[in-house]
Order: sequence, then structure tokens, then C-alpha cells
Amino acid sequence: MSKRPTIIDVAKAAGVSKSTVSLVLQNSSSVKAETRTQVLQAIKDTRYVYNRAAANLRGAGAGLVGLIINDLRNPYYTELATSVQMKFAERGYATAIGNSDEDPELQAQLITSMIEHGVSALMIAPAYGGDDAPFKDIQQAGIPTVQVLRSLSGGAVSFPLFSMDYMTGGLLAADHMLTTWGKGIAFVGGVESREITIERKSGYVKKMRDMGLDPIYFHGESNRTFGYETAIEIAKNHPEIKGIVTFNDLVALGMLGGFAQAGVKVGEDIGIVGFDDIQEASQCYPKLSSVRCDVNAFGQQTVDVLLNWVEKDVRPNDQVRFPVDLVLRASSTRE
Amino acid sequence: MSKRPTIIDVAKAAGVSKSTVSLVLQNSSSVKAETRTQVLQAIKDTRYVYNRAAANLRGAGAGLVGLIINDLRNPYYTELATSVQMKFAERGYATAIGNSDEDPELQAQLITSMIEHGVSALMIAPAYGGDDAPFKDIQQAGIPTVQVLRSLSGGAVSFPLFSMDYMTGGLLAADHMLTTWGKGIAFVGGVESREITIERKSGYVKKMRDMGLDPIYFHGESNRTFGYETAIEIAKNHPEIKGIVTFNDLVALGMLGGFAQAGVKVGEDIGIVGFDDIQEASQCYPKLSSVRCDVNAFGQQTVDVLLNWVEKDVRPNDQVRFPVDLVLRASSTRE
DNA sequence: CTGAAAGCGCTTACAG
DNA sequence: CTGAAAGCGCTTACAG
Repeated sequence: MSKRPTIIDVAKAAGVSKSTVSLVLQNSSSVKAETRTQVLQAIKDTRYVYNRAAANLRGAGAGLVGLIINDLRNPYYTELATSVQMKFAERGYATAIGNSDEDPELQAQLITSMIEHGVSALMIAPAYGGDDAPFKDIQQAGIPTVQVLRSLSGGAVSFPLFSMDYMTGGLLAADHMLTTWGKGIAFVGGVESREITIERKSGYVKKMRDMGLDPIYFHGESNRTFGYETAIEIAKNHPEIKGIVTFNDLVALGMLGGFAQAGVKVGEDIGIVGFDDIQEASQCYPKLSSVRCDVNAFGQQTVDVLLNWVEKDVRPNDQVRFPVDLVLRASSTRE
Repeated sequence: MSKRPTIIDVAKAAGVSKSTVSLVLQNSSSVKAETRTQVLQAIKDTRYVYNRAAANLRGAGAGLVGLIINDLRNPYYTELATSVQMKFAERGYATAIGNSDEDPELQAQLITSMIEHGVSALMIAPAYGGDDAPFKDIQQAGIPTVQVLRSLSGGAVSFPLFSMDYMTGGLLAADHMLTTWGKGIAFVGGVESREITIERKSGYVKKMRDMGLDPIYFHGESNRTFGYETAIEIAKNHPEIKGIVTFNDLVALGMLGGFAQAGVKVGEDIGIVGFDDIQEASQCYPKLSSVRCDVNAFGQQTVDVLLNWVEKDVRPNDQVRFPVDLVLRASSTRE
């Protein structure tokens, strides 16, 4: 209805040609300061808003990047989304965040839509399953893309992977638990055979095997509910289990509730260590030991690398792992 | 690099004109089925991807909507984002989610960026503060916009507000607490004098006043940390407080941790009722009573109304309130 | 330092 | 039911 003013309206108002306005818009240094000021004023006056679609069509970068997350309900990913978006904003890019909710169909739709909208780069924490047609499309479109925190197993297409050193994290956690709570250490959470599950339990498995022990698994969805239910199950039927390493903090937090319900004292009767060290880990009761993954720093640095790829055509390494460490709190340290 | 195929390439491959391809792309009924099939095949063959920028420029809707959330770390808003995005996807729109993180500057940046990218509609859970220039821009651009779950106080610009019936929620909670735990009922959380705080505590305040009681407030950030700290403070210095109504579940959840730490038994020594009924409320220990706001249904319906505005030019009412109810669980019911 | 002109990939009346 | 032509609002060499 109220037609948006265009670059031409601004040019008229400022008494220059539209080329000059365009130059001002991109901060070109070849415009006289005085002219520039006039144009800027005209932009204000006309309430002009830049039309990305037109700019984009003509070949300019869209200034748009896409972030696709597999589970926006998980604070770990939410923290990633937050830090990534801020960093992108800082560098002048708008971030379109999409939540695939672990659904490969939705993920495909999101990817298509982002390509259509002309994103300059893509960061994806992939959902599992589905075919890799959408990934092929990304590749075909030549869009710089990294996968983060999770890797797609095999497949014809592969993007550089930025993730945490989950193996070491699991090793640290398992070592600490074995030392503090004896041999009956179980691993809880993670859908079996998924790439990410294999990674996250690898350290635990290795440590157990090294000690000549058999790993004990309770695989399942990595959310609070599964943790809650598994805690009750363990309290009832598994007196041999003395300590638990979880797939992530969400599971651990759920277990805290389950054990409380069952009257088992965490940090006394049984030890738990989580994974991710989300904020809540230090705000629950008892406070949760956890493998700390500094997702904030991770997000920021990954953005920098990705934008280097976009702007300077520097392709990153195929795999980058960020270090993790173990934070000890009441849930796993007998006092 | 690998140049994206255009509508012309497809036309060539299919042996038709580019107009026909365009028609097929928009599912026009005036294309012969046979021709359509050919074109579709050509699209597959050429790995053509639609270029929104071009379409958008020529006047077609961008198929893009924007959702701006004030706090992506709060599960309540995350659930909203999830349901809203899915509903939009169902109706053929891509959703760009942005997190203002309660920062009016960032919010302004997000708004500008979304306008530039030509969103067809905007849904905003606003951050407070800052001037309303960005909102004026939205209005000027004529973009159908609703504010959700939070209202901007006053201001020159106003958009239809879709929210919950917080007043009734507070009334129900306060009534229940007064009946079950006696007169010493406090309200915890919410930054004083913010519109949303006033709304969320209004029911509690009214109920207390009606009973001839003075309201007791502990205002602050509405997160776990504040809840945790306030619980410890109350355990130490406020034996007169027997029950608590919180601003939201996050605060209540934090208090659960604080009281556990302090050795106060929630549901026995003191009662707590939360607000929002996020998933975690039924998965913590003790389970949390809460004012249930069905944010999922809310999100879906709000999307429908907003898209009706976009597609059929039906402007919604200035204010719509969704009903809430009280869910009783162990945290507030003495057994 | 600034202007005139071409063109990005679509959609949309308008003919046929 | 399909094609030829104009135009959306920018950017980008190219002159001047």
C-alpha cells in the first residue's frame, strides 16, 4: 500500500544520481563526505529502507546466513544459536535460525528455503536420517557450509565439521567416576548407533574396556524424560550401578529428578556426571558435575572461520575439535 | 562459481518459454498437465532452484515471515518458536527466527534486517526499552505484525496483541495458595514496573488486596538464578512466608534448587506454584504446580490469524487473550 | 568524484 | 494454453 521509497526517491531528494546513492549505501570511499551527508539525510527523510532482494539479484551478497539447529528445546543448542547469531550480527550478517526438530523432512524444507533466499553461508547441526539430496543442493549452489557439533555419518556429501573433543570428555568423566565410585559405572542416554552417540560414549567405552570392564548402556532419547525414567528404573532394579555418565546434561538433570523421587541421594548413594555443562548444571540441586563444552566460544570462532570462507575464500580444515574439560560439582564428589 | 541455473535454462530444457516455466512454478492451473510434467522434469534435470530475490523484486510475496523472540533461553519462548515455525512451514512460509535477547538495540537490528529481506509478516515478543523507531518502520512498510505474549507499554505505535489471560492465571494461583498455605504468600520474579510483570502479578495482587492482605514482592530477573538466590534468602530470613507464586516456571525451578540446598522441603514446609507450565514443570522434583499456558495451541492459532491478515487482509482484533488454567502438582499440594 | 546504461532472474498483463 | 515484452530496485563497469 504505502509504496516503499526506492533509491531513486532518495536520489531525487538528495539531488544526485541513483548511482551515487548506491555508492553511499555500500560505504564506498569514493563519495565526497559532503555528498554522502546529503544522501544520508535524504535517506532519513524519505524513510528509505534498503531492498535486499534487488541488491541480491544484482549479485551483491545477501548479508544473510542460515543456521539450522536440530533441537531448539535443548539449551545447549540454544546457547549456540544465541552466540552464533550475535557474532554474525557483529560482522554485519543477519541470521535466519531454523529448527529442524530432529526431523529430516523439515530440515530439507529449511535448507531449500534458505538456498532460495540466497544465504551466503550455512551452519548446520544436522538431524539424522533422510537422503542427502538437500545437502547435494547446497553443494551445487556452492554455498560455504559447515556442520557443527554433530556429524552426518558417511554420505556422498560432506562439509567441514566443527565439534568438541567428545572422546576426551568421556574419558575424563569415566575416569573420574571409576576412581570415585568404583566399577559399576553406566552410560545413560543417546539413541543407539547414531554418530553422535558413538562419539559421546567413545571415551567411556574405551576407559571401561581398558579396565577390563563391560560397558553398561541405557540408550534412549536424550531428554529429561528419559533421564527421569531411567533413574527410577536404576533405583529399582540396578543396585550394582554406582555411578553414571550421561549423554548430555538434559538426561542428567532428568535423572536428578528421578532419583529424588525414588529417594536415592545423588552425590551420596550414587554419582552422576553430565555432558555439555549448560547453565542449569550449576543451578540445580545437587549441582551437576559435567563435561564443559564452551559452546559460546565455539560458536564465535566457528562463525569467524565460516565468514573467512565466505569473504576470503579460505576453506577451513575438514575437521576441527574444540577442547573440553571436566567440571566437578556435588553430584559426583562424595563430600 | 557453478552458476545457478535460471528459469531460462529450464525453459530451454523443457522446450517452452520462460513464462510457462514461471506459471508452473506458481502452480497455475492454466498450464496443460503434459507441459507441466515436462517442465517439472526439466527442473529436476537442471537442478534448478527458485530465486526468491528475483521473484520478490517483481512483487511476489517473499514467502518469508519473521519471528523475533526476546529470550531464546527460556523454554516457554522456545516452545513458541517451535510451534510457530512448524505452523508457518505447514502453510508454505519460511520463518526467520531472531533472538533479541532482551536487548532493544539488537531487536532494532533484527527488525531492520527482516524488513530489508522483505518479510511478509512479523511476530514479535518484544524486548523492553529503546525508542520505537523500528516499530514505526514496520508500520511504514505496511507489514502485518502482531506482538505476542508481551505488550509494549504505550508508545506511538501499536500492533495487535496476542497473549494469555495472565490476570486469571494469577488469580487462580493466588487463590489456591491462600487456601492451602495461609496468608503469607509472596510473589517472586519479574522486573518491577515492566508491563509484563504488572500483568503477571495482577491476579495475585488483586486476590491479596481482596483478602485485606499486603502483597509481598521479590522482584528481579525472571530466571533460575534469581529463583535460586531468592529461595535461599527466604529460607534464611522470611519464616513468615508459607507459599510462593512465581513470575514464571524458570524462577520456580530455580527456587526448587535453592530450597533443596537450604534444606526446606517444598510441598511440606512451603508451597510453590509456577507460571507457564513448561515441560520441565512435570519432570522436576517435586513436580511443579503451574499456571498452564498452552503455548503450542497459542502459537498455531496466532499464525493462522496473522496469515489471514497477510493473505486476505483481515486485520485481527486489537487484543486477544487465550485462556489459562491451574495445574496442581506436588510442589503446592500438601499430601 | 559523479552520471548514464545495462542487466540480475523473475512475474505480469497482454496478445495470440 | 503459451509466447514476447516490460519492469521490479538495485549494482557495476564505463565514461566523463
